[in-house]
Amino acid sequence: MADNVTVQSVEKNMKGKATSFDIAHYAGVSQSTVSRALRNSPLVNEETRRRVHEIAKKLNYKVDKNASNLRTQQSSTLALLLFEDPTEDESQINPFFLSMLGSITRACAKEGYDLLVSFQSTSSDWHADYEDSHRADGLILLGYGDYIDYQSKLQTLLDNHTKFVCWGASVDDRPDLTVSCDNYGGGALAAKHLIEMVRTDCAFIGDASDHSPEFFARFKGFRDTLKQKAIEVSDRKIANAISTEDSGYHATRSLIANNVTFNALFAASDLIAIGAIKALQEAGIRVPHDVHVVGFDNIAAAGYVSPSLTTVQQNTTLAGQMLVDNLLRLIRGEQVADTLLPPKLIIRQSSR
Amino acid sequence: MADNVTVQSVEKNMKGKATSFDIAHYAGVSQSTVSRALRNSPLVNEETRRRVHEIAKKLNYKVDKNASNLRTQQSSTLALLLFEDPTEDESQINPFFLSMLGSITRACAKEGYDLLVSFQSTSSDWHADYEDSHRADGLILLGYGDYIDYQSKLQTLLDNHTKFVCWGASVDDRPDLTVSCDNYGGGALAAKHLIEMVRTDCAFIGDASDHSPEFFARFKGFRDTLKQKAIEVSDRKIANAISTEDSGYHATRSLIANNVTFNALFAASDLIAIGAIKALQEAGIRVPHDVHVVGFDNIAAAGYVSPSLTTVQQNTTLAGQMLVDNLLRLIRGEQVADTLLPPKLIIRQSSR
DNA sequence: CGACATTATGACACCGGTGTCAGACTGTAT
DNA sequence: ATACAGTCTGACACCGGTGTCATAATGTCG
Repeated sequence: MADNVTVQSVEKNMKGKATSFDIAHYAGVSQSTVSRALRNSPLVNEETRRRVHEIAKKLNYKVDKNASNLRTQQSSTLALLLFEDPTEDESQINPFFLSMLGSITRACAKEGYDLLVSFQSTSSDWHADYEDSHRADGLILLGYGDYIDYQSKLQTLLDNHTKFVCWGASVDDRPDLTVSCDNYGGGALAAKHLIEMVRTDCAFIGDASDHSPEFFARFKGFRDTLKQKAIEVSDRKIANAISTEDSGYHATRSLIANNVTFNALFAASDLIAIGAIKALQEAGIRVPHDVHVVGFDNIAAAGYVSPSLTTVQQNTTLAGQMLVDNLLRLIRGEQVADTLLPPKLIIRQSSR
Repeated sequence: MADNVTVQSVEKNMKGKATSFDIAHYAGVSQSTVSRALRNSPLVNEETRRRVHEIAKKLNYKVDKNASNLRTQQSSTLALLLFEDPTEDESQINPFFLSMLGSITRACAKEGYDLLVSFQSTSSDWHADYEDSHRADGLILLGYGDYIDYQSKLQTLLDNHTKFVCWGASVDDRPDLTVSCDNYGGGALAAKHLIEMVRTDCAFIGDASDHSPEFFARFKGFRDTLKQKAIEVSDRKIANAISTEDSGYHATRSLIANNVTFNALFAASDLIAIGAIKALQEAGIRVPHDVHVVGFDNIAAAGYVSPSLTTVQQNTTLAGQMLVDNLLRLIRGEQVADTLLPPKLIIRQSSR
């Protein structure tokens, strides 16, 4: 027995990590049995299993994920791909996405999955990379839609039968699975609130084209709700901005410079709103006295700015959970539908 | 030729992903050659390589990371383990760590490494899990030191020859590799600033015990610098807090309730400072008029609170880069030393 | 005692690459 | 023609697990 040479791993070489063969050797059973015992297969004898577990612990044994994944053809790993507005400052990440990242990480952990995080510039050929290479069982795509040339890549993913879910607006002609906040409803909440506050001479800063589906949906919900009260949002009072403080600041300044007047402002994101407030205050326009401001996202900073920012909250905890849940369902081949999460209005000082 | 059965993969089954055998089949070469060609080995003929690459692209081939990693015994992946103050609200993550997470992610991408992100409760037996299982080549440990029972686990990592770097205070009797902000120097910066502002009746909120090495170092730098001017920080003016807004709020309230007076306050973190400002303002104490406040970290919110918060900035971009760089050096077996990053004082309204 | 089910185990192929080694082929010097 | 170096390629073992199949050992029943 003792002169039996183990096949894959020599007896007591502590240089490398312990393998299941080492355990097999010490336990006096075959490697197959070790593998089964460690996964608590009912096929192995109670006593054998106990012994194997004990030795495994003693040797500090950990299953080699690469070997295991290779054999089983799955990885217990999800990949989170973050797409950022390319104009965003490199060192700063949109706090809303960071918040999502946090909740997704937690949701993954809860489900026993690892999470690979990766930033993607929208131009690179990220598509399919993670899943085809078996690094992840599925993908979570997170970003304010920079949808140029994005669609074709989603199509590639679909063609490759890659499992993935997207955060963001569900666009009709796209057959991907999405989880998103009810952006339209959120815009409506903002409008209703301003109507209640009798502030109906509204400006909008964001993106009122369908270039960015999410911002557009927020705008539509906002506009349509006002329209129900026969209030129009004049084109003059709409300024384009991407989701940065700077962009919101400059968009607002240009409105002011053009002598556009308004007594309420709806921003497509909190960062834009924060930039807008700064521009307003610099111009001597008081918030909320002269202009009520409502943002979107409820990032942490929204509660800290002065005046604190009324905003439409996206439930990131739930969102992260749903993204992960839906993706796992998709991976398991279960039926899944797009998910729409209800937004919630958080009223703070900027609108009262 | 055509009736030759390929060993691992059948000719045209599009159900699974393409393997190197598929490419070999189409290219009319052996699988070995394909493997070499794809990795641009100089051993393969120029023309052969070109053809292989072309077919690979056509088949949408991606190297199976599990197989590759298994063979080469490494993973091109780093793992980031986030340790949080256990009392922290589950849904919110300390913004400072989020910021670090962002910069680490970017640094990894730059070096061609994937990043696994994982939250750890300090009690679980995370140690060695990722690296022993070959999921990651190295670990980055990130957290305000919750150092109970932490040391023994670091020792386990060392015993297992796991490669890892820690963010945070380098403690003398710990042989691990750390990257940290010069917390002592940062505390000194805060003190010097307050001395300049002639606000030397200082309170400190944080942790003035060595339970949390980082907070303690900040406190020491602060205290020692004041002491050079023969100014003592009275024990009565020190309150304990962990790094949350709530904790800072309550610690400050208790100071006030005990009739402790001061005209300056140094908080061990921005979150604490923000909570402190809130408590001060509620008590009718004006910032900065009655009390100057200085925080630590320069989280995004620091610029948004009112008054905006003077703080000691930690350069998270550089920190992330250094953590990754040092870890990779460690993995490559190169010589690495602890790294201390210079802090920078950001003066804002809360102290002028 | 033979037929058969049940339980526990070992042998072995396999996942899809990588690295080593042997050898075929070409060209050039002897 | 022979020797030999240089270039390119294929065969094959290997990484460390997992799953299938065969089989030994034990129990049960007619």
